[in-house]
Amino acid sequence: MADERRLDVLRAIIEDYVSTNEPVGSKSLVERHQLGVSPATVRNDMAVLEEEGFITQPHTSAGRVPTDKGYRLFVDRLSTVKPLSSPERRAIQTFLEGAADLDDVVLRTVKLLAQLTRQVAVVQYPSLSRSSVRHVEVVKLAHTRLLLVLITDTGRVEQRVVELPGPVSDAAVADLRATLNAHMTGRPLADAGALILALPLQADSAEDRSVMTAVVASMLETLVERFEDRIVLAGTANLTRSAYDFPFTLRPVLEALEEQVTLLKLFGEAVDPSRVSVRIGEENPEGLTTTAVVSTAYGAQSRPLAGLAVLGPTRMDYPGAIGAVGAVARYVGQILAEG
Amino acid sequence: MADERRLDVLRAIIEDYVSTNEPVGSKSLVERHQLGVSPATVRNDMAVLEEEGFITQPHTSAGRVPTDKGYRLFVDRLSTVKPLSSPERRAIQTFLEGAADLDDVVLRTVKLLAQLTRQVAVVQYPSLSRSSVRHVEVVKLAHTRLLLVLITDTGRVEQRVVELPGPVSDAAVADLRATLNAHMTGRPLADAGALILALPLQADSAEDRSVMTAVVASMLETLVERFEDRIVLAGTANLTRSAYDFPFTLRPVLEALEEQVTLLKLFGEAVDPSRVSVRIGEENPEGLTTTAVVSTAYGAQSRPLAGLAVLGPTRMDYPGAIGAVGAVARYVGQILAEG
DNA sequence: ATTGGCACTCAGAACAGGCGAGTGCCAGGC
DNA sequence: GCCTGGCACTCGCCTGTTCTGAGTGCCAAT
Repeated sequence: MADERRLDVLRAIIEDYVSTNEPVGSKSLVERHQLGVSPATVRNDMAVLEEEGFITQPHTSAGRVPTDKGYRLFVDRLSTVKPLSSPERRAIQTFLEGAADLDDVVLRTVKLLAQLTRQVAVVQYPSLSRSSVRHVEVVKLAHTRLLLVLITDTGRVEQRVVELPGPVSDAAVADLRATLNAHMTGRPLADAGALILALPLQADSAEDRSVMTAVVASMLETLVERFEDRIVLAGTANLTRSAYDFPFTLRPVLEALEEQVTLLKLFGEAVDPSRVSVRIGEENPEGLTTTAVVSTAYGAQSRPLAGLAVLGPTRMDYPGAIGAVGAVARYVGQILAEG
Repeated sequence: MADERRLDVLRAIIEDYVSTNEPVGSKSLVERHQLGVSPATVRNDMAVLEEEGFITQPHTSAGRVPTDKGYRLFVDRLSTVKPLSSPERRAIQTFLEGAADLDDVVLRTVKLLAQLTRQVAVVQYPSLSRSSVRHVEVVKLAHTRLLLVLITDTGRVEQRVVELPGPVSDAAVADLRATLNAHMTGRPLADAGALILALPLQADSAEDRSVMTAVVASMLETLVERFEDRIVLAGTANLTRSAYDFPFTLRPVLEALEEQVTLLKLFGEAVDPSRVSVRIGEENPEGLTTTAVVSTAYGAQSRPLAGLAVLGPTRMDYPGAIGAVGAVARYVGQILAEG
């Protein structure tokens, strides 16, 4: 009973603090919310909440501020996802449907997300290793130079020029193309390396064959690991909003955002499109410990394609961000499934 | 004579201000530089320089700060390019030579530039319209779907999937491929649109032909205008260094940096690899009026490929930045010419 | 368990004084 | 005619002081 109210108090504190960015005191809390009790009672509850580590005082005789632990509890148990308004939903849909190709879809998605949440948005390209092959093309550019083009079922097209150790015949190239398509179409890219090594290639000579297989295999591997990590950002200017306590907090964040490796970690565990994951403060990797990250995966539940996230200060509108991230992920998944 | 010294004073003021970020007064100026005159004399010179608009006082009884006009004069007439140290040169060379392909070259270049200058670096991909065709490949993915791959002499590979209004025969595709390569190899991309419309295409029917030509032409145009503007950024975290007068100046800059259109304007006039252009303060497009941009083109003088720039506060080490931009542009041009 | 009352704390605003870096001007010297 | 030392003046900023008010913890009463 009283326990119940204490949680109401925490929720109220978080809501107020998120919207005002100022420590919230017992009096103003009672004024702004219908708690049905006096400030003194709230003070008692606050003392307990502080005792338990959910809120803290910046200095004696100031209001209370939520801790990371407080936000955690709020997200896990006190908040309900805030669904988008129907104009918002319509705007998303028409905006995303106007996209011309995959690059455009990703670009629009990230901008949209940044605008909806007024935070930094991060979107990962559909992972190659989780896609399958739609078509492979091999083109001979010169005696010892091949171009390999790979088209995935998610619409991603990747290519790479390979320098061969020795010349290769037209026939061998044609054979390679035919064999690759015959055996790999529809297969997941993750298996590409293994698959390609087992291919029944014909060639004029053993040398030809071994050379080509090895080159192509290593090349595919490269493709996979290299393009696994394409990531697009938007809304970095939003960082300047919520951060008055400046350079110290902004600097490492900007640095982290330029570091692809760090960004990739954001998506580490978000592999289930039906769940939105929230990481708060210290739960994040180095450099992002003052921020909160709301992330999820997009794509079919059975086959998630990649991650998508929103990043902002821990003082963040979690219900709104979770709603936006979830909705956008759904729409993108849908669009990509159609294309 | 005295005129000469007045310019020395301006140079000294700029050097001091750039390194300390504090208004510089007559006394400390004389102490730090061998001007051979007394503070009083310097004060007189300062009064004249202020009269002429090259420096200004933040408030009465403070030191002087250079104006945009002052920096302009400094860059045009008072500074000599600061060449890179030979370890720096070696580092650049080995770093850039390690690049695997074009993407890697561009990525390394932009990071390098950001690190050398400790500012924000911006690098534009080799412009498609200024490149020529090395090879064209046409692949039939489905009855009404073609993949067109374009390889330029700068190593850029671009592709696009085209949805056709009607089915097309294998023979027509083969013909298209052959004809395209026969007529376009070696030609500049800028002419692609016109050229392609004049191609002697054979086709089973007039419909086939008109459909294919139109689609491919519009597609190529799209390629050109769409990929003209690929731009890569690095070093945004450096913005937090020089900016203590925060959100107001940082905000618009971050916004401008996300706006591709604005960024492209930076390279508008920089088409001569042998000259480094400097734009200061108000000379820049909207949103960047508090910054300075040092830019140049890279590629052969006869055939510039694209632009490359460094962006920072007007209070910037111009000689250093100009040196770095020039040197990096030279090395990149070289690397790309070889590859 | 809740509440009103009360004494206490402390950050931040408002004000005052002093310091010192910097200026402009002027009269004298090379 | 240009440079210089001297001098009076300005004014931002640092420091110390005071004051105010939002907020707290505790306690006795309901």
